[in-house]
Amino acid sequence: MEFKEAKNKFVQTWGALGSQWGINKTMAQIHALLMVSNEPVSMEDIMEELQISRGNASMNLRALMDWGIVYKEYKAGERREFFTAEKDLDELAVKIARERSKREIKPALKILKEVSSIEAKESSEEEKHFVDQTSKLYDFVLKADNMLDKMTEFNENWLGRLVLKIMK
Amino acid sequence: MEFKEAKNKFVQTWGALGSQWGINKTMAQIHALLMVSNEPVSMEDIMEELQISRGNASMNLRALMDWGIVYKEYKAGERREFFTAEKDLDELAVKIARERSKREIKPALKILKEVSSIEAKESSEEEKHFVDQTSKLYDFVLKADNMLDKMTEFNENWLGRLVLKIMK
DNA sequence: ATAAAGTTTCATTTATTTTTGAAAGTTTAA
DNA sequence: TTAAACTTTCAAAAATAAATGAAACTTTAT
Repeated sequence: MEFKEAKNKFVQTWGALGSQWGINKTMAQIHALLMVSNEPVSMEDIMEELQISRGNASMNLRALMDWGIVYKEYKAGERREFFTAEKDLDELAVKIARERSKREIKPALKILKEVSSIEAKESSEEEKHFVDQTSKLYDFVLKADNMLDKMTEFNENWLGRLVLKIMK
Repeated sequence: MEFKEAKNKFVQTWGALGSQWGINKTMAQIHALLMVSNEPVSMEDIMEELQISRGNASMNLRALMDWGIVYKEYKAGERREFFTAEKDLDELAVKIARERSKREIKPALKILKEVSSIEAKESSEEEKHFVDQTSKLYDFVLKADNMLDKMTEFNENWLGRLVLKIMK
């Protein structure tokens, strides 16, 4: 396998993986492309390499920057904007975890709290079970979310350190 | 908020959360419904509650069973089949982690290994960076995947125990 | 064996998500 | 200030994913 083929395979794979985890394919592909580029890439080049439209490139780059995992760069004497990806994997994982927590887990927790707090006085077995189960779910998700927070506080190389701890 | 409303809200929320993580909405909704039901539910009832077709119900129940998080049950003297969800949350998380690892992470690792192993002899800076970055990614994903494995070996209440370890 | 009760499958339809492309908006240099 | 170079926005189109429903299939009781 030669370089170009390998690069393409990587970009496609990362894109597919993204889809399966609820991140749109192009967004994941752009990220993949930037991750393996040793220098900043222009929007033009991204469009060219991925065969996508200007609008698509623009919107997904914006989304990646909102996630905090892609940065805009300016080159001296160049009018165009260039883009780079966060390349430190620990940092990348932390940022993704933070964003998903903020956007998805936190709102879900709020709902779980609400629904698990219904007045369970006129309680059939059915209602009791509902309150019990959603409360447990709330506790579980909260615990998992807090764990993520803790991990992100670990800073440098938290994954390696965590593995050590677990292996103990 | 009364029971019926809370239940509906929970099912909707779980469904939306599923979508965001690459699990189809109905599949997540059926799972939610079964999670909070204190007794086995027939396909008929699932169709009724979620307002979905027989085919849809059948296929998503099958998928949930393939994931190992929903079980078929038979009631004495009843011709129909009934369904229940795995209700132990530790067990649920372990099963979901195992399946996603098997279906998505493992194949991705295989590709990462391939593309990071290209002959980097005629190596431009560009190629060197590609090999370096994909190798790091391989190591990272492998480590994370192994950690999941370890966690699932913890068995009972692994999340709680893990939190303790991390807090240390 | 057969028919009733129930389940699964899958080609087609429907809904959702993503992408395009052209117009509007910005920025910069002269 | 203007016009060239570049970016963003968003309504409409295209692509993708999910749902329907009717026919085929299975199981069970008689």
